[in-house]
Amino acid sequence: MYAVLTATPNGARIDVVDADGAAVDGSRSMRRLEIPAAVSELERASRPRWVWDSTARWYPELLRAGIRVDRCHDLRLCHTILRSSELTADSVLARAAAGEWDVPLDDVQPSTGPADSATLFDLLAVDSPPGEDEPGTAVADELRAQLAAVAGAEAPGRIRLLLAAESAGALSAAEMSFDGLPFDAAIHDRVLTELLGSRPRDGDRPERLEALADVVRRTLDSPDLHPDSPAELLRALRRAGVPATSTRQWELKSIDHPAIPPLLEYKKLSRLLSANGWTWMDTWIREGRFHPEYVPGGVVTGRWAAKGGGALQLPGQVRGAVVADPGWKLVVADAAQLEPRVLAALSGDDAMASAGRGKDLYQGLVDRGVVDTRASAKVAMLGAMYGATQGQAGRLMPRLAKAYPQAIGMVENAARAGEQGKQVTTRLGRSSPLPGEAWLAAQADARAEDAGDAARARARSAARDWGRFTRNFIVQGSAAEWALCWMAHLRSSLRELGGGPTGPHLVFFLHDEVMVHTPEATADAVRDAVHAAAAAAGRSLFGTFPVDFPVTTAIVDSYADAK
DNA sequence: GGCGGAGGCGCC
DNA sequence: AGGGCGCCTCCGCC
Repeated sequence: MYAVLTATPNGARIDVVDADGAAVDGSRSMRRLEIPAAVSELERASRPRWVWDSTARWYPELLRAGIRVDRCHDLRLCHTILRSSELTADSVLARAAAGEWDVPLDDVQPSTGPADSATLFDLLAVDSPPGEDEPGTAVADELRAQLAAVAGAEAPGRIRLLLAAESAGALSAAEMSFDGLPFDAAIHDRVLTELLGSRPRDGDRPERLEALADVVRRTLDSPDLHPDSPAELLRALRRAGVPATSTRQWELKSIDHPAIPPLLEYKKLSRLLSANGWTWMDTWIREGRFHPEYVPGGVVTGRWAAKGGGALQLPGQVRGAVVADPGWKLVVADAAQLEPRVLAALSGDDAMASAGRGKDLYQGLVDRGVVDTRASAKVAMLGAMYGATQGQAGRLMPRLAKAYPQAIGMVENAARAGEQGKQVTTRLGRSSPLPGEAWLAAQADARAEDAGDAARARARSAARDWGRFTRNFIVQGSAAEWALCWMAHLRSSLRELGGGPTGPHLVFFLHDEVMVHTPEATADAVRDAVHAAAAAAGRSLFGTFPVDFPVTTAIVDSYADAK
């Protein structure tokens, strides 16, 4: 049963509809202040699947009112999937001209947290057009169009699962933004002070950083050097006889010169200061919680993005400040070698799947004599999925292709499709975008009769670039689907364990890693749920295909202790 | 002054 | 030596 929630000029309207999108019984309208109570009541009574234009627009306000829902259908996120999926390419929805549902929801984006004065419902009330349409029509129409697109798909079960997983992810994202990641500012301040020196007045360099800058200036004999300027720094290095062509870490690392060690140290600490220093802490940490905004579907492959505070790039140096509340624990879980396992299952490669069964997949490649060391196995596998052509990874490709022709053949096919400008599709039905105008123009130029060598080279290079993208897309995108299913299964187990702000709840998600903040008493149960959810995700995507998705779990007080 | 690309680097 | 991101500073441009 669906409960369709639509904004109206004075509040909202809820229409209850059946699985085909047909109205079941009378709808109800309410003023905006009455919305949370109405949602709560219907949720308790019948656990409907909430249908709304966007989880990011509706759910934060409900969370602030203390309401959590079980299931939803996020029309905007699902629309994006259905518009470009090869599985629904023939649907009315996919063939229609671009409309309001194709616009990303960037405006009227409420920030999380209790401090906001203007509520979402105020904004919605102002935004809602007086409308010649019946309230609710546009949202209900879109739902019907989406259900029709799914029903007419080649593999409706897959795309239906994808839409459910994407929508469940949107609920988790809003909940995690609202609940926040437990973060101890005092610990972070200690770490910063230890590494950088005590906190300076605004704009000044902390003393340790300034001291390092001085060492660099002295060693390079450039007393006025501003080390944050790449151009200035490169000139100074070359003047001192350092044969660098850029100021990148990986290039400088291999150069033997007394200025290099302090310079690398300076760059590392300078990065910490600018990305996760005191300013970052003041901006993003509130009452012991880090509240980033997760963006489900923010990456074309289906991975999440995040904005605000760089949540998905939290560096190792900072993770020690992520600590459980007293009497609580963090359950940190990581899916081991997720992408190669997904590739093995995607391609039905029994040999590769069996290499990872019951143990580390990379070690499995060594044990089977495919490569010599675990490090080589990892480089080779990543190279296969990213499209490496050179270096160690490139050299290992033939051995990998010989041992695992199905898996490697699958990524090769995806690359060929991309090079020809075709779409590729993940396990559950998310399809890659088509290349843009510039790409098509470059290919057309190269086919012209008077095409020069340069034009042909440009086109070939662009084609290969796009092929590497589509090659990676099927793996990264299918892995993202696995992770969404993992999180969705886990979320529902946590709800059964009393999940929510006072019980175990998700606080972090990073592509193949989740973190749950839980009262100590339920920590073991949470760990079991994490493992069970991983197994369930594997079955959801790949049925009975015999591939393992092992997860490593750690029950810790600090994120830094998880690895 | 604001804007946006480039250089650089953090995460997977 | 190869995919996906976000975000910081610098720097050239309007």
